[in-house]
Amino acid sequence: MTAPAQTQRRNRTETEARILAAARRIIAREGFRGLGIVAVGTEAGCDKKLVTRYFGDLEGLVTALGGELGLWLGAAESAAPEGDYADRLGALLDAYGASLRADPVLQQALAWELVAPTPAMQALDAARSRAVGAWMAAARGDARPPPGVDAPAVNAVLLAALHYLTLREGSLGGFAGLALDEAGRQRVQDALRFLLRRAFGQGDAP
Amino acid sequence: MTAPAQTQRRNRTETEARILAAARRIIAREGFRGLGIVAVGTEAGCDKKLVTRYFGDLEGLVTALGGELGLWLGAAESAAPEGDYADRLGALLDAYGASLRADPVLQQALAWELVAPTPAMQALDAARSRAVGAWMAAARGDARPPPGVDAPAVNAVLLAALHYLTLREGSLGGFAGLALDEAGRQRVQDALRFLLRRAFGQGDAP
DNA sequence: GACAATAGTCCCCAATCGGAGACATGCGCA
DNA sequence: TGCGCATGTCTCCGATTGGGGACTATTGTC
Repeated sequence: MTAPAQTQRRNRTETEARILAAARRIIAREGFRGLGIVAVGTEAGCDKKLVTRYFGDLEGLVTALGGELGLWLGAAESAAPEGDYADRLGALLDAYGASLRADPVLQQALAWELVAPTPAMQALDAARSRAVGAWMAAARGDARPPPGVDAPAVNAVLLAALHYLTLREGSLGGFAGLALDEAGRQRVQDALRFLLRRAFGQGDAP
Repeated sequence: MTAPAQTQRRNRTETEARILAAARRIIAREGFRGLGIVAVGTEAGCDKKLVTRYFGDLEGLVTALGGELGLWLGAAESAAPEGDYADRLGALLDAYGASLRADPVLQQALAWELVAPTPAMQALDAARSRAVGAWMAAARGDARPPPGVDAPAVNAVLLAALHYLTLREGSLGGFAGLALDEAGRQRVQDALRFLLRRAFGQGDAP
């Protein structure tokens, strides 16, 4: 006679947390491609039925994950704003890059958004976008870019580069002939600083 | 009595071409996520057995596709190099961005590389990387960046931004609060030009 | 202490996927 | 012209997926 396969302690909130943690673990390990109802249930150590019962759908699971994923911006308590506009933006880019590089789930989300921009991923991106915008505004403080420069566009370009190079580092390990190891990352960081100072520095018009 | 379901004309090379074309069509329409043996066979109008027989595997199919995908660099016959280093790089970025935006298959490949860097995708990226490098060298001609500037790193940053923003345009339609419509793209292009001139322009040290 | 709600488990289902065996038949070459 | 190889088709298979129905039993409430 088969042992009755002892059932889990009954605690819905804890089970939901276990499921979300399992999903995050899978995403960090295999990316969103490996995220499935069955896989999450197995990883969480519970029946897959519970995944669909509590979150309805993979979309629902991702949406629920979005709330937790918003936590990463808590690490955004960067240093107090100092220096001119370029300095502050530079410090912001450094801090943002570090927190981005430290969070594989976030990286996978950024990459997956490009491949499968489902409503859930769109919402996730919108929330993050708002958070980053507020963060930038706070870090900028009262410093203003010099007139005649399209600061939003320039900032978008530099942020885009940071995103893409970080994703390349985690996947192909390099870009455009530049190996993204320790030294390469340093060169990129210096290049970003350099471009910021050239774009916004006071050496504008002597 | 069932009609004997007339069979295709027997021509292996043509069939292989049909399969590759079908794969490209699927990638352009649904991305690499929709690329499967069954889907390719159906789209090509032949039995899926032929896909595996001729290309062995999805990896093999992608590898074979890589040869065809290398064709896009044929459009790289940009204008003759004129002006200083910044001008030439600017023209190069414009041409590259235009051909990138015009090729949905290439965009999907760039996005998928970040998510699934399989050997086939790595090889595809390496080939493209070499091609772009040669292209840049040719476009640069005899112009040299001013000393003291890490030109490879700066170029990698600007290229990365161009890649990422193009991918965002095709997926989420915007980035960092910047809508990537006609006007947004123009602002990005101007920002890239602006950064190039600030980084490499002769207005270095007056 | 009885009872209802519900957390958890088990099992079945249809669909789809990649893969391969078996077979027919058209094409190229002698 | 005839023959053999290879091209194309049909069919079956095992695995996996998302989904849901049926059932058990625990928990907390009155």
